[in-house]
Amino acid sequence: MKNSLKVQRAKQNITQAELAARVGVSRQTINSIEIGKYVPSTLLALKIASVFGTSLDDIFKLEESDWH
Amino acid sequence: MKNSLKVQRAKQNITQAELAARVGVSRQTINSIEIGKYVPSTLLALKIASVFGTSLDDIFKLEESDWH
DNA sequence: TCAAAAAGACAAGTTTATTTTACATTTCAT
DNA sequence: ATGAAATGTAAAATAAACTTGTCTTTTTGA
Repeated sequence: MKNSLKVQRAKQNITQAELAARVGVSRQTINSIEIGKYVPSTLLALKIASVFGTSLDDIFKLEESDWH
Repeated sequence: MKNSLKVQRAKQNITQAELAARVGVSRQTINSIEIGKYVPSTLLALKIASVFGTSLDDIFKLEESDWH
């Protein structure tokens, strides 16, 4: 599973802390997701997509290995 | 958070068991998601969307209350 | 240029929610 | 009416999300 959080943030000039505040989680949670430490819950992922004004599918993408 | 799993299944004439098998979880997991007992992980949600050939956003939708 | 502020990374622990296992009920064709 | 297929429920186990705390790196503005 890969995500384009960092790119999206860059596009919109939003810091990790700011994004975290807007979706109601800790700053470190956003950071951990960004570096691929874990995948956010569907709820959080949808909120993030909503903040960016895009779709979840646009930010989070399955990889071949996710099916193994 | 609401989802249209049941409708999607009906459209494609797929049973809970069949969908479960295709995404690699138990039948009850699909059932529980369908009746809104809980929201699947992003990974599973993406797999389900993939099986239905649609987007996650099309199946799972945030509700106003999810932001509280 | 340098100190303070902001952002990024990491580890450990807690909590929460997902998922499974096992059992019960319903639906439906015959 | 009956057996098989499909669906529903609940408790318990497990896994993963998320937080807190700390440290490092980068940015910035005076």
